[in-house]
This record gives sequence, C-alpha cells and structure tokens, in this order.
Amino acid sequence: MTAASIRARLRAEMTDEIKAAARRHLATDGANLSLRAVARELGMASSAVYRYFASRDELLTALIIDAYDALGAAAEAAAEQGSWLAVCHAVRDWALANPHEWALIYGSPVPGYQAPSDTVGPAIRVILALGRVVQEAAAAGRVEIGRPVGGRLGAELAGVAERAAPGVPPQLVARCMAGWIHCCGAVSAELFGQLNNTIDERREFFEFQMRGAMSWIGIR
Amino acid sequence: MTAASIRARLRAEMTDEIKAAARRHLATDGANLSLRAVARELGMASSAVYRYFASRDELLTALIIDAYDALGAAAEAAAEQGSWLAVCHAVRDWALANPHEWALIYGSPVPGYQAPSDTVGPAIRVILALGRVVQEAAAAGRVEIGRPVGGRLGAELAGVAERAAPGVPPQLVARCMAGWIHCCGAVSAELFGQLNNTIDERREFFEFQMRGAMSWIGIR
DNA sequence: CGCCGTCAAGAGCAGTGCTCTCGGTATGGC
DNA sequence: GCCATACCGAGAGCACTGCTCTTGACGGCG
Repeated sequence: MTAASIRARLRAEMTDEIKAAARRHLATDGANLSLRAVARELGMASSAVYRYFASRDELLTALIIDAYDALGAAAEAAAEQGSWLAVCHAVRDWALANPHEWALIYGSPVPGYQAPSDTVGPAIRVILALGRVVQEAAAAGRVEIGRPVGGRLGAELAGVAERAAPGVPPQLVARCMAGWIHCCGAVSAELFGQLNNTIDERREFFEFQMRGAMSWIGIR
Repeated sequence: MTAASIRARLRAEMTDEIKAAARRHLATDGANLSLRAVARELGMASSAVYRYFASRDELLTALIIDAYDALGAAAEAAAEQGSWLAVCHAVRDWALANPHEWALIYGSPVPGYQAPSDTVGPAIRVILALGRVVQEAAAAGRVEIGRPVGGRLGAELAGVAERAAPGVPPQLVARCMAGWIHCCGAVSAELFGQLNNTIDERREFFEFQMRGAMSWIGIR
C-alpha cells in the first residue's frame, strides 16, 4: 500500500462521510440541503467541504447517483424472481424507506440543475430490469403481444427497442415504458400526498394499479 | 363606493400584482422563489411584501391554489366534450404551458411545507372532471365495468365512491383514480426529463399511454 | 381637526453558497 | 534525509436570502 493510496483512501472515506451526513440532513430537512449544516455536523469549516465537492450541486449529483444505484440494485434483486409485480413492490418499498431520495430523483428537478451524463447509467437500471423480466416472460410465452404502433412514434419505438432490447416488439417496449411510468406516478402520488384523506390501503391500491398495468401490457 | 372598498380593491390589485411578478420569477428561476427579487421587480422594499403575504410559504400557497384552479378550469373545459382523452390532453397542454406551476403542485413537496386545507378544493377539480366524464360514458353504456375489488381496499373504495360519485361502482372509481395517476405520472415524466434521449414523439406517446389507460378502465 | 389604521421603507439578524487567503501537514522526488 | 509541492483545514469576507422591528408618512372617519 503506497502512501498515495493512503491519501486516496482517506479522501474517499471523507467523501463518504460527507455524503452520509448529507443524506441524514436530506432525510430531515428535505431537498434544500445546507452545505454549511453538513459541515457543522462533521465539525469542520464549510469551506473544507469544497475540497471534496466543487459545489452544492455536485454534492447533490453524487447523492442522486447513489440513489439511482440503490434503487436500481433493489429492483434488480427483485427482478431475480422474474416477476414484474415484485420489481414494482421493490421500487415502492425502497421509495417508502427513502422518500427524500425518491423525491430527489423523481420529483421536480431543482431549477438550474442540469443532470450530468454520469446519471443516465444508474438511472436506467430499473427500467432495464423491468425489461428483462418482460423479455423472459415473453420468451416463455407468457406475454400477449398487442397491436403494433404506427406512425412516427412506431418508428421511434422501433429504434428504442433495437438499442435497448433487440428482438422485442416495439409495442411491447412501449407498454413496458408506460407501465414503468405508471409505477413511478403511483409511487410519487403516494409519497407526495396525493392520496391523503382518500386511500389508506396504500399497498393494496398500488398492487391494484400495477396488476392493471400488467394486464394491459399483456403479461399473463 | 366607500373608502374601505377602495382600500380593499387597491389591496387586491397589489396582491394580484405580487402574484403575477412571483409567477414570472417562477417561470424563470423555478421553485426557489426569492421574495426579495419579486419585491425588487415591483420597485418596493422586501418588507412591504409582508403586508400582503405573511411569509414566502403563504405566497407559494397562493400560487399553488391559483395553479390548481387554472388546471382545474382547463380540465373542466375539456370535459365538456365528454372525452377522457381530451381532458388528459388538456392537462398535458396546460402543464407544458406552465411547467413550473405543474412542478409546484405535482412535483416534490417543499420540505416543511404543509398544504393548508384551502388547497384540497381546487386540487380535486381535475379528478372530479374526469369522474364526470366516465360517469356520463357509463350512463350511456360506453363503459365496461370490471371485476369488483375485494378486501379492505374494496371497502375503502366503496366509501370513496359513495362520497365522490354515488352510484358508480367502486372498481370503476378505482380505475379512474389509477388512470388519473398514470396521467400525472406521464406528464411529470415528460416534464421532468425522464423521456430525454428516448422519446421525442411526446404527444403521440402520451396519447398511446392514455389510450391504454382508457382501455384498461373499460371506456369504449 | 385630530385620530388611527394602513402602508412603505430602512436597518438589522441569522442563515446561505461560494471564494480567497493563509498556515500547517504530509507526499514524493532528489 | 531534505525540500518543493500538493493537499487540506480554518477563517474572513461577499452577496444573497427570509424575516422582524421600528420609524415615518399618507389618508379616510368620527
């Protein structure tokens, strides 16, 4: 172990500690994260944090990437079961356990913040996991393929299908994306208070919706 | 016209002017609205704004209520056509025209902000409009009623149906709510950048999704 | 006319993101 | 082993924020 690597390790540890403190603050204060408060909690000057993150936005970006990765990992683990519904529930469970991080990645984007390209990789893990589940189901003959989509949208979907899941009919890709969007919407609706004073049986209602999405997609 | 009413009118005009300026700032700077910047634009001291809104949150609440009302009005106007799809498109069109206000009401809630009860009235106008459309369609025999929902969710849905749309089967109410949630999710996904680099034919894809929701709900 | 409610303005407080500078420490090349 | 160098932490400082308090002025009403 060379000296340089010691330094690098210390730096990585400090970076992780800052992120952990930031996550804690995120859980209590919400999205308007105060860099100074994080520094205070760690007992260091606010300016020292800038040695590790060039700006508050960069810290947020790191948290966003971590959140995407954590959600993606949870979804991929659930996808092992080969069940669309299991993935949806895994997503919802993760969101309920980490509501502020869900808001960070699927809520309104912070103004002026432009997602760097580093985020797209972790961001698509969930939809890819869902896609694999459906692909397997389709290979096993458990999916009913719907009518093709025409027009320019159809052509565009064909391109998307070719890039993301070669061999899968574009209309199935489209329905998967729609199902995933419905899943996101259902989780956000529950988390952001749209169901307050209306639905208490949150989990059942979520499953009801996702079963509906499945039936429309054509998963048997 | 008594003096008191002159005062009241001036006050109302000033309030409207502040809200208009705030909306302008919202459109450019996003959700982190600066009360001082609004005051600067109006050429008055920041403290003067507090004569009209007790706090920044109160100003935001006023904007939220206005946004709900504007969206609700757009939805209700579209509902006159009796078409579920038209209402969805009206919602999306409004959101595209007022993206920051959409984010304000359907994005991540600002931390520490508790929606006052004044907001629930305007908030439910859209879903009520959708409900009326489906109710009319059902009365005309254009809706296929699905299987009933059992369990505690079924009982809860029965209560919701009784309060919001007496006579409508609970499972239809549930599917309407799910469709509305899917609509919100689709609009948010488009607005918040989830479709970037994937789908360019936004309108077609949105309609594809909403037609899917309709078919699952059972609207013919 | 005088009173009082309403309004706007300014100063001020605590907090924020971020920059710059300054000292101290440890790293890596000689 | 020595020293330049890179790195790191702390502090001061700037411009900004939300919000409060005080002060002064205007104008309708008794």
